[in-house]
Amino acid sequence: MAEEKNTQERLVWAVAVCRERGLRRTKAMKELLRVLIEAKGPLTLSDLCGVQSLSEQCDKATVFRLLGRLQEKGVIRRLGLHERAAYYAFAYPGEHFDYLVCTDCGKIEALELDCPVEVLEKEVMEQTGFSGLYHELEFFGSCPQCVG
Amino acid sequence: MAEEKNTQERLVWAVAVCRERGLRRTKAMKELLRVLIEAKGPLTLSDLCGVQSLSEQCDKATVFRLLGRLQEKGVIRRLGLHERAAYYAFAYPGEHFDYLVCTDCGKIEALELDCPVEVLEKEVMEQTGFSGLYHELEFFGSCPQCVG
DNA sequence: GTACCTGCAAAACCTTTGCAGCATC
DNA sequence: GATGCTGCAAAGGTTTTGCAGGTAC
Repeated sequence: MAEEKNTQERLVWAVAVCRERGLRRTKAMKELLRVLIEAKGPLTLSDLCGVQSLSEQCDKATVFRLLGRLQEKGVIRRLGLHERAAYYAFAYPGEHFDYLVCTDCGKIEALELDCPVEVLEKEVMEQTGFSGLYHELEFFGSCPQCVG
Repeated sequence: MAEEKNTQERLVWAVAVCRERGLRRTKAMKELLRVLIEAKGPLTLSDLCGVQSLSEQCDKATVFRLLGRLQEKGVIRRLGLHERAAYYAFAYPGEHFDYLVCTDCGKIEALELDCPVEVLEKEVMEQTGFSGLYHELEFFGSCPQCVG
């Protein structure tokens, strides 16, 4: 229940942000956001198109273009994660995840660490003159199942 | 001079490791390692194939397969860096770089930070049961030139 | 001599775009 | 009604693989 409400809150927030920033409120957009919000971890374009509720709603090209727009408006984040394909994850204000990836089976876990990198961010900005900094941190290794 | 010697030392180390771990000492391998060692930052497969000394030496498919083997033997590292193509960088023991990427012009800088993440690594291993952990940390933002 | 490595070429994948029609505002 | 969004289909890039021949050991 609390879960359910949480999803709803996030969805409302995300749609509102998108509207404010000029996007139209389409069914495909809402469904894509819902899937990303409920996902356990980051998903690829292929993953997303494999979700029936979404593929019934719209085409792959549309999902692709939506991902670009949603990222631009700041409600989702694009991740590298060492794989060939790009991953996308919902980005709620004040939440930041780092990721733990198994290099053998490809499993991805989100870690909500008390991340010491945030302090570094300011330092790097000052030293390099870069602005609007954010970071991506991933740990790679072998998960217990793969080590056997 | 010191630079030169440094390159040489690294090359010798890398070739030795590769030999020990079962790879053959080919010209292509040595040239690829030399290019990666002398590179200022991480390079893509395309970048590498654009280097004349290397493209004269071997085919793109060979570079691709070499990159896989070198990574497997632990002398180079594969990076995501948010781009479509994978990046590769030389990995000398005890050295670790984090990266600063301009999201506007794509410029990549290596940062040799006193990285607080190394401490976290052990913690994550203990909590998750993952083994052989390493990490990748990237900062993204706009460089001074792009902000104008 | 054997096992591994290479070149060439083609296949496989993921991403990106053009254009005509449709939905949202 | 105007503008932005969608579907379909095709193009663009990067990565990956098969196979016959060459090379390191």
